[in-house]
Amino acid sequence: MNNKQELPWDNPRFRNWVAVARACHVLERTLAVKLAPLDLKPAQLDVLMNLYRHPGMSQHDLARKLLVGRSNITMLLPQLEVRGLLRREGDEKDKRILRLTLTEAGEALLMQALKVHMALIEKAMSQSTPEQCDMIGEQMRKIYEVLNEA
Amino acid sequence: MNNKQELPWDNPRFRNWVAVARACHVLERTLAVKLAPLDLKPAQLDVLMNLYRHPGMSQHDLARKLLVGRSNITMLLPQLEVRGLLRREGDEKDKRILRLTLTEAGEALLMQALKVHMALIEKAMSQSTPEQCDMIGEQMRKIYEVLNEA
DNA sequence: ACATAATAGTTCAAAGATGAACAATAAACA
DNA sequence: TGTTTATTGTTCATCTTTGAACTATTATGT
Repeated sequence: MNNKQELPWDNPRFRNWVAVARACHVLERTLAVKLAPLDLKPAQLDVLMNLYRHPGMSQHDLARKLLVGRSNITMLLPQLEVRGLLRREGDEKDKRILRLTLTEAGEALLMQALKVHMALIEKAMSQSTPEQCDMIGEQMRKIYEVLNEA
Repeated sequence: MNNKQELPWDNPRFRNWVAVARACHVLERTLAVKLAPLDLKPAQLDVLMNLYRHPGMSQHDLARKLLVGRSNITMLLPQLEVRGLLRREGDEKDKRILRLTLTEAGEALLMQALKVHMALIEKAMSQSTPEQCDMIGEQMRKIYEVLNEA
């Protein structure tokens, strides 16, 4: 058995991806702290963001967008619904589906949270040139495509 | 109140960071699936990787490296220790500290897991040129620095 | 030396995430 | 039409993660 395989740490792709993962992790962690005053967690912000961009989406679609299970959504939504941040209304044609929309209050809170999120991302990405930034986004979108279909 | 603030989605930095987060998320998810046959989870692999690179590190240092709480480490290690993958030995000079090292079995399993991890990262990053890849790593390391000290 | 601070690790209860099994509804097809 | 298959959302048991309180040990300051 050949134990002397090339060590991943000698591989630039490996080292660089580790850096990506670490940056992601620390940004997520920081975001959680900065969102605390709004009594909002990153996962909840993700929900609000998606509902803002795709009003009327179903829980199933939301789960797919967020890369989590449907049951996770079921557990997540009531907290936000009770706070009056979103509505769940049954679809007229397909009675299985619940359509989700933000309320006024939900949009207002989202706008506040987005300021926080935006400031954090600005701080993180401001060190890259616009060209570098776009290139990073482009590569990451490719990665998402490749991994999500295979 | 000015509700017409610039929307984050119009901001390249925001859109591109969202892509980073999504790529991270999907790779982590895929890794979990591919590691399942080894009965290893991503968090556990992170532990093994860090112990391999920093033998004799303390639980506190490990927690800091992994960006998790100390209690998380306390809950995580026994599973691996019982499986004979690592050792915990009290430090001679400072009796508060437990020094962590991989066993032979731990290293062996790590090597297997690294093949899986490496293959996945190759698949993801192979779409970038070496220059792009290095640039991404460089930027991400900067982000980590900026967010971890502030 | 002595009291006070800080540090390493553990415990525990609460919150979060996951996946399998389930009920209700809709779609496919004979 | 009637039967089978798929889909949507929920429930529930389980596992993971988290942070605060706690013990034991070391460092600091007077």
